[in-house]
Amino acid sequence: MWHAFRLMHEDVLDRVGRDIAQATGLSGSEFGVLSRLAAVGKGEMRQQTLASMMAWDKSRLSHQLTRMQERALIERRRADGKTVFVVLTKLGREKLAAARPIHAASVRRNLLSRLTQEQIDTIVRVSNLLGEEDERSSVS
Amino acid sequence: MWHAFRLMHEDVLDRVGRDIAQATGLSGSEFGVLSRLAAVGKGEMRQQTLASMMAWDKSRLSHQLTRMQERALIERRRADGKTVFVVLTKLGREKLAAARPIHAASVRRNLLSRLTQEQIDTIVRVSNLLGEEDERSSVS
DNA sequence: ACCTGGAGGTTGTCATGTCAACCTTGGCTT
DNA sequence: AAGCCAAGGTTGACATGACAACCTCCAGGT
Repeated sequence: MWHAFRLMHEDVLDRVGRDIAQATGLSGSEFGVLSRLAAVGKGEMRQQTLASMMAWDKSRLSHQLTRMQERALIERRRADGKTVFVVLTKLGREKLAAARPIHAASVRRNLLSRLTQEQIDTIVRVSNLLGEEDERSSVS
Repeated sequence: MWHAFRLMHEDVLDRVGRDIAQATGLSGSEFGVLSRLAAVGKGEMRQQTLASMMAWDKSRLSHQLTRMQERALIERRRADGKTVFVVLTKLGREKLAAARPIHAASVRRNLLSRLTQEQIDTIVRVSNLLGEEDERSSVS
């Protein structure tokens, strides 16, 4: 069961990622970042907020943002010497807009269309369930 | 929904991976390789077979095996100049044996115990479903 | 005012993954 | 027998992710 679970996950992610990349030149991670930025009104957000939304550590986010900055998808604006705001650029918005329908189609094709509504509901419920709990107990 | 789906999978994979790594020094990938090798009687298998089981490309597998070979978890035996067999070493078996209970416990803790039996069944069914189909049509 | 701690970010390094180019060799054609 | 080709693997370069060390600067106590 574990193997199957792992495989299907990687598979789906991979396919959707490829579709987006091929069609718009965005990687899956980039899409994730952009789409969360766009989700808040002004398209701007503290780095740390973003990090916790994506459950990434700050280092990973920092590297990722550096790359995205080079590609002009986002900008960084220093607020008070400590806090940094990430801002969606024009290009970022455009790319995202272009990617969204592709993404939606790909998800539908690779995931949703193969499942019953009931199965989808279950997955959503399960995802939320597992996502909520944050505390970790180690194996001990 | 997509974000939640993605998050939950990464999360679970991550946690299980960490548990194994911490307890036995094996990475998730290594565990995967070893466990599939062990699944067949003699603990030996053509590289390509292994690759397709894991849905990895040959390059990735090759690199991975090189690393595992260095750590003495597996050996490679050249059969006919082209074909290569991967063989579980003693150490590999031991590590795997040590890891299995940890793995099982971790999966239970991080996944199974938080779900109802019904949800688990659904996931299994879904995983098999998505895993089976191999052909890809691209976005076009 | 000082000084100290920890929050917020960045950077370097190493492990892992992807991609494309490249060997080798068994099997098929002719 | 000679050639060719595709299957099976390897390799090197580059992208991505994890981890730990480090820098900066606000906040709060004294």
